[in-house]
Amino acid sequence: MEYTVQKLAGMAGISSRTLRYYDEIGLLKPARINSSGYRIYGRQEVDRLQQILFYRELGVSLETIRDIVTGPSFDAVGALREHREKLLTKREQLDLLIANVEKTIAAAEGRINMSDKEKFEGFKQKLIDENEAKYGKEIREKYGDEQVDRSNRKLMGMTEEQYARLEKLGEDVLNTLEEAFATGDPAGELAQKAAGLHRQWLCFFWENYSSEAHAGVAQMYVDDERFTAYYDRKQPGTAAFLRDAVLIYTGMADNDNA
Amino acid sequence: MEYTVQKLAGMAGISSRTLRYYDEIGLLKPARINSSGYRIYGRQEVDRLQQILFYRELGVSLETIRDIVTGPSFDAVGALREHREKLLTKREQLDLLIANVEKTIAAAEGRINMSDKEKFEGFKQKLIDENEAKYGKEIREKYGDEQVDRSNRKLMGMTEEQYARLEKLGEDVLNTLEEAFATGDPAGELAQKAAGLHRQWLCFFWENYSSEAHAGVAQMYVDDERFTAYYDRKQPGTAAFLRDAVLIYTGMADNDNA
DNA sequence: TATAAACCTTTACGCAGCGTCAATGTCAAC
DNA sequence: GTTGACATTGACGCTGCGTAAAGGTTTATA
Repeated sequence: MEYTVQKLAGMAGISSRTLRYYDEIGLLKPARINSSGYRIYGRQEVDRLQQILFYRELGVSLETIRDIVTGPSFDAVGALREHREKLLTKREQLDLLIANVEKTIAAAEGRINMSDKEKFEGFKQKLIDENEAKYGKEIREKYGDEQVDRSNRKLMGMTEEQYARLEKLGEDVLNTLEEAFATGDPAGELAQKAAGLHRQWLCFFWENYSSEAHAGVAQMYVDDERFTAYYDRKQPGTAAFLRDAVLIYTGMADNDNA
Repeated sequence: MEYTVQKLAGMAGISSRTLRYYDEIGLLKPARINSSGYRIYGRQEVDRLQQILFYRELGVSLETIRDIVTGPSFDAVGALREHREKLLTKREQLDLLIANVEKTIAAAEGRINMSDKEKFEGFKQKLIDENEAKYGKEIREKYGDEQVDRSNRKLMGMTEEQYARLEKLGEDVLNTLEEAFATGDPAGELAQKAAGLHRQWLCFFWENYSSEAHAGVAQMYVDDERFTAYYDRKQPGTAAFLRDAVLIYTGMADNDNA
């Protein structure tokens, strides 16, 4: 009924180092220490180790386990419920990761020859990548993960031709915007044309367009300095100008046509 | 076009410490170091950081990322596929954890009075726990997760009376087996009785019995030293004897009745 | 121009949960 | 008495940085 470290470790399927560590952190102390300094464990310790290992199996941290097993009145179920929430969150994140990895693999697998096609895929991926790295969190917070993922999927599913059109459209938006900015009138013809092109550009990412969302994005271009920096590259104020144009375009400006 | 640590960090949404760390481990070295010893990053480094952060988002280890981004000919897709496998394994484990935690919570919630009932639930849980801790991986590999989970669920759903019967049956198996072992004849009446009892015992865990599975388990008792140790406690060779008896019982012995 | 504020640098400990030496002591067996 | 299997404490290592500490540089302001 008395066990040395190695015997107990063998029984429990753990290492003696683990037992010493548990002793060190005060999670499981031996019943006594014999004259030679050996750790001697008894029945109670075996039982307790069972408990510890059980919670450990559940992924509970050793500190929490200590709270559970040392305090008999400790709310073990509450701790477990909390732990469950953590695990669920973890799983969600993991699912996202897996989806992203698979998306990346799928994108990369689609290449046949390693030249243009690869570069093209690389570009698409890079675009997504950059978006994710730069704006990922904020956009996901604002528009939800599903939206963003759908958007990325749609992008990845594009053909080279579609992608070329997307790029051209992006340039058109910038060019038209530049011209329009010179006029100074967000309600003018050029500005509205820019807003329209911007709408088309967005539709490459969105599955269904809504003027509210469009206006929201335009506002974000002003609110988020990184977007602002992008649109203001050539002329400071361009982002705000685009927002104003879009607000009018979508009929959501509060000064005139409601 | 040139950035100090803090500027680059700000752009990328990471800390300057992270950049210094990446420099330290050779993952991302600055383009140059100015006369004051400041790290100066250029366009290439920005691009590379984008890549690095992209893979980091996917949960790839920094070491693997280094292999990917430093070696242009490195099999990034292969690495990703490997990574995906790891993630999937992780998710499986996580699912298991969650299931177990939920099971535990459910079991604990069912308790009204903290005495016998609790102890009883504890015993059941302990049984599952021990099984999982000792044989979990191997059994899950051999029989699949669903099987095991179903088995555990069935166990958790048992009433106290059923549980008592299960325990008694387990003892009966061991006792009968001991007597039978003394006869030395696995085809004998006692041995076949033990095999039958063992079948009944198994049916406490399985939803549908098959002789093939029964024979498989018996074989496992011999193959897996931990099971062997359990059955051979009193008499070495008992596990093998039980297997022979079961093979005959299930009609799967290759010497006589096919 | 002096000084403060805001940068930058290197060095190094800390985190979780042990694995893995290293150096040394103890016990049972031959 | 020696070997070998056990035990002990102590300390470093792993990942990916966070977080001081102790100091030098650049920039802004009084």
